[in-house]
Formats: sequence, structure tokens, C-alpha cells
Amino acid sequence: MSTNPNLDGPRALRADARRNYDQLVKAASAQFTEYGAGASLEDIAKRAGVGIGTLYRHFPTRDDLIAKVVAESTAAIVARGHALLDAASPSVALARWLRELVTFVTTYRGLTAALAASYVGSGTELCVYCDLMSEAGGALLARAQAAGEIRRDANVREIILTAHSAAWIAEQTKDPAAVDRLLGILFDGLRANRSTAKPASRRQRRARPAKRPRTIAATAHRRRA
Amino acid sequence: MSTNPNLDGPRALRADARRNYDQLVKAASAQFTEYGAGASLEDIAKRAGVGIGTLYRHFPTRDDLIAKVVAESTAAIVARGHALLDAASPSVALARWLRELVTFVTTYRGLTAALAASYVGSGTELCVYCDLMSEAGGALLARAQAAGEIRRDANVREIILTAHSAAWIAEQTKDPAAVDRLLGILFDGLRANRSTAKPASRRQRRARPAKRPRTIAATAHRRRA
DNA sequence: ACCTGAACACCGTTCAAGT
DNA sequence: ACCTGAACACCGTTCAAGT
Repeated sequence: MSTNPNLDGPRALRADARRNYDQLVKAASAQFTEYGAGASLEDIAKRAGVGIGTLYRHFPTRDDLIAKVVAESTAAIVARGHALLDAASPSVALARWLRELVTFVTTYRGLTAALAASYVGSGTELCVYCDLMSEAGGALLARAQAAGEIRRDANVREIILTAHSAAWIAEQTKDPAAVDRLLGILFDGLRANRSTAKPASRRQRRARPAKRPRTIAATAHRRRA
Repeated sequence: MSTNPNLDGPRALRADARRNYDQLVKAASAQFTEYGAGASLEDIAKRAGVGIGTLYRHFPTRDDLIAKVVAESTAAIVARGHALLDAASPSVALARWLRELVTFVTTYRGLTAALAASYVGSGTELCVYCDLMSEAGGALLARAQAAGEIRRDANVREIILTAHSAAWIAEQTKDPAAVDRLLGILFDGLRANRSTAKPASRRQRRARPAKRPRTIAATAHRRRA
């Protein structure tokens, strides 16, 4: 089902190369935890017991290394998204998934910045992440919209990026409680018209899809150099 | 009225030192525009025609330099906040102010990150910014809350940080239109219960203050090392 | 095929020496 | 008082030499 190339690692590898590769990933994970996603590559190589050149051979860019280190967590979150499609309430499913996404991108300092930056689609290895996330989140969003619980003009990319921004704020302020409050505000803003803040009285289940709200400005894709 | 120590610069300065100081600020502004808030300090000194030591003498940290460079804009935004207290609608005044805040923190790449990080209160020179902004935003927020237009449990710090996060997203995605959409969602989330997304029919002006919503988790100020 | 580490080009920061 | 720039301690990245 899931086709995440980062999970398997490179296809064929000489025995010693394989060992080095694995050591590098392990060392990187440890260093990232300790010093954040900007940890010294030299130190990672040292910790793995290999030369810096070996690190570069396996992971040409820092993002390649990050991608491999978070590959499993990424796959887990994506799977979680698919699983949540079975949850009773589409909107709480989406909310819960976003909350878990934030927890994930918060595991290393600087991770959320790296992931969000790659979310533009710069062509780096990290963009496997983008596509998988968009797909998983998109399904949850579509369901919540179909149920009339979330505004029709919301789009996955923005929602995921906003989750990143909440994570970023929490990182900056070092206030872990901030993400829940921000996510709460965001989510109220995402609600379809009527149901906002009124916690869904049993009466108005299966409401018709909401009319298009007018608050959000139309997208005008200007892009600058 | 405004007491922003960064506006005046240091009190007494030898003529040549004064010249160097001004050149440094000018050079920094230019380099920040070109390379972002992380521009090379060495290059700034070179551009200003002084030794790197002179830069450090006047601006011990990068934040000190940034603070001076954005001092005028900061003062302008603060003044704008005070002026907006006279606007007809408290909530659109707040919205407009936030939008202008975002425009400001977006002038240099990396500015918003620097400002948001300092917003924790690390004791750097940049925190003049924090206090002035909190004060200006706080007044606008209080007025909007008193009018029953904005949730009572919203607080300035978070709102300002969210504005930063919107700016950050725009920076990451290089999509300038993103900030308006994100700010729109955020603002709908901030609205007091009833008025959400229903664009304020003339009928319900001067509504009583809204009851406390329940969506936002209570603050628990844990702080970690 | 794969690994190593010296070499290069960059940073930021300090501080002894100068005027 | 103030300025200068060499010196130091760090980065990331490349690549010739080795096995």
C-alpha cells in the first residue's frame, strides 16, 4: 500500500556500506534529538564512526538525511490518517490527525521548519513527505467538507502548513500549551458557517453543505523570484 | 509619547563614531533587504566601510542591529495601532492592524523568525519590540472584546505570534496570497460565538459580551529547559 | 565500490595593537 | 574613545588518494 522509498533505503549495498549507512541514520537521529535538525554533520559522521565523505556519499543533502530519519514516523502518520477515515466524526478525525501531525513535526527542534520549507516543492527528497501528507490530510478534509463540518474553501496545503506554523510557534515560545490553543483557534476558523463554536447539538446532524463563506480572499498565485 | 530607545540611538558619540554608526545601520538595512536577516555581519561591516570590531562595538549581538534597523517601522506600527482605536469597528480595526503587522515583519526574509523568537522574552534588545507591540495590540483586542466581537479567552501574545506564523508560512511557501487566507481563517476562529462568519447584520450591534467559549484548552504554563 | 580526511571557502567573535 | 584586522574556533562541501 504505502510506497515510501525512504523506508527501505538504497537497494543493494556492500556489507560495510550498509553498516555505515545504518550507523549514520542512528547517529543522525540521536544528534537531531540532542541538537535539533541543524546538528553538525561532521559530528554525526564522527558519532557514526565514519568519515564525513561517507555521510555525503549516502546523503548528498541534509534534507536527504532528515527524510530518512523521519521516514518511519511519516509512514505512521500517513497510516493514522487513513485509519481515521473510519472515525465517527469527520471533523474531530481531522482535528485529531492535525494534532498528531504537530506532535510529529515537533520531535526535533527545527524539523517543522525543514519540512514546511520543503513543502513548497523544491524537488528535494523531503517531498515524499509532502505528497504523502497531502494525500492523507486531503482525504480527511474532503470527508469533513462533505459532511458540512468544514468550510468548502479550505485546502489541505494551507491546513497542513498551519499545523506546521502552530508547531513553529510552540518551538519559538517554548510553550507546549500554545499549540493546543492555536490549533483550537484555527479549527474554529475552519468550521463551516453554522456549527461554529456551538458544539454540534444532536439536532442538526447531517446538515446540508454550508454556503460558501466570504471571509477568505481569493487566491492569486503570484510568485516572486 | 513613544519611548523607543532604538529610535534615538546612543546618547553621545564622537563625530567619527557617529558616522560609523549611521553607516552600519544603513549598510545593514541594505544587506538585510538583499540577503535576509541572516546576512553576513562581515559583509555589513565591509559595506559600511568599517572594521568588524566596530560593528561589534556598536551592536554586540545581531538582534541589536536588527532592532535598530527596524526601530522606525516598529514605532510606526505602534502608532498605527493607537490610531486604529478610533476606527468604527473594533474587530476590523484589529484585523487591519494585524495585516499591517504581517506586512512589516515580512520586509526582510527571516525577520519574522527573529522577532517571534525574541517574543519569548529572552532579554535581548529586540524585546522593546515585544512590549510595544503587546501594548498596541492589547488595546485593540480589549476594545474588540468589550464590543463582544472577539472571544474573551483570546490573548494578545498568541494573536501576535499567530500573525508572525502567517508571515512565516508566506515566507516558506513564497506565496504572498497565503497570508490573507491564513489570517482570514485565524480571524474567523477568533470571533465571538454568534457573529462567526455571519457578517454582522445591522440588527445585532452592541451585543452583550459573549459567553466564554470552550474550545481552547486552558493554559498550563509549563516551561522546559 | 566504497571510504577517508586534508583542503578550501566560508562564518561569527574576540582582543591586542594602534590612533 | 574609538577603530582595526589578525587570530581563533567553528561550520559545510569537495575531491585526490587510498583500500
